[in-house]
Formats: sequence, C-alpha cells, structure tokens
Amino acid sequence: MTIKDVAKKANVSVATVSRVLNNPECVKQPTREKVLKVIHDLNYSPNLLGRNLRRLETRKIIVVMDNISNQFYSKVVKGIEEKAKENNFTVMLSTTRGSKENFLEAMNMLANKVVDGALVFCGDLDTGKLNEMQKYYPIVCICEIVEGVTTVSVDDYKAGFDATNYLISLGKKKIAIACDIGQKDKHTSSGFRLSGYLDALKQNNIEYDENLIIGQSEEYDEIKKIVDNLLNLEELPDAVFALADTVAIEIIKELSLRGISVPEDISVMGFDNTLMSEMYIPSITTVAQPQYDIGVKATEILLEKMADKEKYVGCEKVFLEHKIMKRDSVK
Amino acid sequence: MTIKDVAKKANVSVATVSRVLNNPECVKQPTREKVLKVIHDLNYSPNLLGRNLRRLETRKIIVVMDNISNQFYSKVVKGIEEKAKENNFTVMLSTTRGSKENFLEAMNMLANKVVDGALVFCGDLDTGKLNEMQKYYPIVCICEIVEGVTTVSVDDYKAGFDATNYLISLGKKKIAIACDIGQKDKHTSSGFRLSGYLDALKQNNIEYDENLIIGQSEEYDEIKKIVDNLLNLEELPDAVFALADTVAIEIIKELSLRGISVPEDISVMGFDNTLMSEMYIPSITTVAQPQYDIGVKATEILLEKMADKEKYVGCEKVFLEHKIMKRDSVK
DNA sequence: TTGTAGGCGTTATCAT
DNA sequence: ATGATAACGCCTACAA
Repeated sequence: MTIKDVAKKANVSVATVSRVLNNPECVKQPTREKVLKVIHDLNYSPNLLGRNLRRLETRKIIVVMDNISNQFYSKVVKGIEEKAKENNFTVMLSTTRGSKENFLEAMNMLANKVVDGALVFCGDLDTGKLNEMQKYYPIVCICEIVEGVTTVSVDDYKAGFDATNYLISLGKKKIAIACDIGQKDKHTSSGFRLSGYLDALKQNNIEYDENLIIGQSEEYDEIKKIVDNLLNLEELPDAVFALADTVAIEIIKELSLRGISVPEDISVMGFDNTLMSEMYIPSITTVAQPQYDIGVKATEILLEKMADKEKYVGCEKVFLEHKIMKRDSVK
Repeated sequence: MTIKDVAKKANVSVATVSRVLNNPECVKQPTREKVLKVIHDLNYSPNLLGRNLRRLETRKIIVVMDNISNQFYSKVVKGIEEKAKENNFTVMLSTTRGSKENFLEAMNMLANKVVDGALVFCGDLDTGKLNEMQKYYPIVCICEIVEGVTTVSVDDYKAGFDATNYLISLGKKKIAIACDIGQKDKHTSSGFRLSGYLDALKQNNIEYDENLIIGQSEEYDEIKKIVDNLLNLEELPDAVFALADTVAIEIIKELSLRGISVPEDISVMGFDNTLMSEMYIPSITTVAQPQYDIGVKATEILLEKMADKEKYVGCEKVFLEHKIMKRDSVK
C-alpha cells in the first residue's frame, strides 16, 4: 500500500496525494475529498522511511538510560514527552543496562539518522565518545554531568552539602555516607555529592573519617556488605546519607533485619524523592529533584540545538533547584 | 557523509562500498581494506533510512506500555531485549500514559514502517484497533489478554484463585479485594483475578459480599478512599488482596497512618513480586509472575510472526506459571 | 490546480 | 571481483 496505489485508485498523480497529506490547502476541495476517501478505503499510511529519507529528518528523539526500573526517571521522561509532543517530536526510549556496547548502539542512531537528537541519562558509560559525538549531533545530558556536553541536573555538590548540613543541624556528628570511595573527586553525581558532604563536615569542624564512606551499590546483596561496614565501625554512626532512595530503603530493611530501628537507633537519608520514599515505613527523608522540570528543560535545549545546527558546540550546565523533604527516617 | 563520498574517496563504486559493509567476503582483500580505511577516516555510518527503505525492514520492534515507572515491566523488558538482541533486533520503548491517542500513535509505527513488530502491554486502550491491526502486522500482547490477539501472560484467573485459596488456607474468612466492581466479568487481568477470587470463595462456601470489593487505583489519594471503604465495613476484614504490590504497599501505609498494623490487625497480599515487595517492612506476601520468561516468550512468538507473514492470524494464549511468595504481610 | 520527474541513501541485479 | 543502474516510497521544484 503506497502513495502510488492511492494515486492510481484516485486517478490523480502521486504529487496530488502527497499534497493532500502535507499541504491540503493547495488542492481543490473535490480532489482532496476524493483522495481522502481512497486513503481511507485503502487504509493507507505513508511510509515514514520514504518521507524521512526525503526530508532528511525523523522528528524523533531518543532517550538513553540504563534501566527503566529507576523510578526516578519516570517523571523526567514525562517532562520530556510532553515538551517533545508540543513540538511534534516522538520520544523513543532505549536502555543500556550498564553496557557500553548497548550505549554506543543507542547513540549510533544519531549517526544512522534514525533519530534527530538524543537525551542521555548515562553519559558516564563513554564520556569520550559522547564528547566526540556532541560536536556533530544534538545531545543533552541529564542528571549526570559530562565535561564538554550540555547537561541539565540539580547541583549535586550543593545538594550533598545541604543534605549533610541538614543532618548536622539536627545534631548528628558521626555521619556515614553510602558512596564508593572511588568516586572521590570524580565528576559524577556521586562524586559531587560526596564533595558536598565532605565540605559540609569540614565547615562544621567535623573530623573526616574514611571509614564512614561505606560504599554504594544497586544490588541488595551488596547492600548487606555495606551494612556490615556500618556495623563494624567502633560505634554506630548517628546517620547514614544514601545517594538514592532505593539504597536508603535497602539499608533500612537490612538494618531492621538485624534488629536496628530507623530512626530510633540511626537516621537514614535518601536522595531522589521517589514515590516509595513517601510510602515506606518509616517514610524517607530525602532530597527532591525537580524531575519533571529537568525533563522539560533538557528537551527545550535539545530542541534549540536541533533547530540551530550552530549550537552543537555549546556545553552549558543548567542547574535546577533541589529541596530537602523532611520525613520520618531522620530525627 | 554518504556512501557516495566513501566511494569517491576510495576510488571504487558505491556497490563495492555496500559490499564491504554487507558481504565483505565478496570483495578482494586489498580493496576491502582500502574501503574500510576510508570509512574509518570519514567516520562514515550508513544511513538506516536508506537501507531500511531499500530492504523494507527495520529490524526494530516497539514495546508499548503505559508508564515506565511500573517496576514490574522492567524485568519483562529485559527478557524482551535479550531475546531481540540475539536475533539482531533493536528494541524501542514507547509510553502511552493511559492515552488512547498516544497508543494509536505508537501502534502507527507499524503502518509507517518504522518498526517491524510490536509488543504491547496495554492492549486494553483500544482493543478494536488492536484486533484490526493484528491481521496485518506482527503483534503480541503481554500480561493483558486481548480477544483475538496472541497474548503471553500468567493465568490471571488461576492466580486470583490460588491467592485467595492461600488466604483461606490460613483461616481468613472475610477477605476484601482491592478491585473495581466494574471489572467483574471483564476480560482484563483484574477481571480474571476477581473471578478467581470469587470462585475460590464459592468453593469454600464463603458468602459473597459486594462490599468487600473495595476499589482499585494507582493514585495514593484514591487509595485513601479505598481504605475508607475498608474501615467503614461493620467489621474489619481478615485480609485484603491487592492486585498490585504498589497498591498493597499504599494500603499498608495508609492503614499504618491510621494506627492499624499489618499483619497483626489485618493481612495484606500483593501481586507482581516487585523488588519493593521484598524490601518493604513488613515484606509483602505476593504472587510472582515469571517476568523475564514472559518477555522472552512473547518475543519468541513475535519473531516467528515477523519471519512468517502467514502467522498473523493466530491468537494463541500462552500462560506461564505464577507462584505465591510467602512473606510477612500475611500471617 | 495538477502532473512530471529527480533525488534522498541504500542495496541488489545484471553486466563486465 | 567490480561497476552501472534500477528500484525502495516519498516530497517538491518546475512545468503545464
């Protein structure tokens, strides 16, 4: 079923059919109606491969993330989708599951002209390639800063700083952080949050103790080890700052299995303000990110880049405001 | 940067370049190397629009779901992705957010030749259209049965039946179900589970009480009303069967805010076996679905359909086994 | 207002 | 082993 079939059946040229589809006002009423009827009768839909090839654009953007199960992403994606739709772009999602190969495959859609632009959540998988690609294609990173690439996120340094200060303001002195020591001085969201944490301690004259950096993971089995680290300390800390709500929840669960209550015995703070942080018992004190707005802002910038090919080189960092959500897991 | 540029720079015809890409064994070693070098130097990637248009296939499948935040989907998608990759297909995700318009737009990718096949989680959005489309395009539904369309899921009737029987076996007599009364006799997963629940009651000579069907929702605000319904009953039931873990969790949370403990005062059972059902306090007794296997199986069938155009008409129902996960929210 | 024809980038057939 | 060329389906000057 192609435009030719429609043209033949309607006794017009393919050009007229095309016009009915793209410039209906340029074709006389009766012709238009005749063509539309045939289109309907034949149940014709234009082949976008042909159209896109001809127009050299797809009006699609790809969103690349490691895993859809990350609750946090959902609202960001909602912002992306709405902004994109407003501008007649379709959003496709692609997951990497942490694999560099999958990441490159997804990014290759840009070179392959399958999409016009990319929004990437996981730029850390291959920062070199990303840096190279952003010279030629419209790309915006989200949440995870990549040097040389435009990024929209919260100010993770400040968020880490504020969160730690909040704990200190409640009288906590011995504050553990669920972060990998290897992230120190790295330009990742975890690295920045860790810096914020360290500076907050320093500013409050709290001595730095490397043992309080107890490690990070997405896997529950690893969380068990992290809780081991926590319990092996000479003295149980006053609080743990986890860099994700899921991690905070897994830590609280594991502590509870070992007979330690939150917040009675120890406070636990999360990050992201996912739905579960509200639903958990105890509800989780956490750092909220303006997820929807992040998605919208990132898409706006991407749309600009796609419209104006000169803008590829820009690498602005856009920070949106975070906010501490005071709940029950910290007292 | 097109195949022509490569051909020119390498002093060969476009045909040779194409062969280097698709049938490298058909081109002499030195020529091949020369071409590969140019491809590398120019950083050339084939334009898939051209290729796909020529081949009339995209080797892409689309997965249509209402929302990525549904934890349950993640593992299903993992199964889909792995099976697809095995067969050189790329998976793209698309969300509908419950909108029929978005759904139709996503499904239109089939007609538009942007994808070769579709896996749909939310066939209920427009069963008529789906029924029509599956005559012409390879489509497999997942988890949600649509009459006339091939579906892979658990046997929701049996799952509802088994879950209810499990509660009865523990001595529960007054069992509420968090389901919309409107789902009764509907061919949806909720409808089937409700039928299973009703039949289990009947088989155990437990009287049917419409007031125990207390409503269903994804929104926490609605859950509050559902808990109102629960507490307005003459006598607090022994148990609540929620048709999703998230709902079970929200009910437990809301009950706890009103001073009612689970499982001490009332048992709550979930459905899906998401990570949170394990992490919650109390951990949630739930019905596990073989998510990964569902994804793999659905993709296998879709691949068959895509390979053999005669198979479109089939509308088999493939049921995979569910399993009750006994945890702490039911005693 | 409508039709003709060229070309978007690729692959595949048919020559050579 | 390689090259010339005709499609794939569509859009858009340009011509009529």
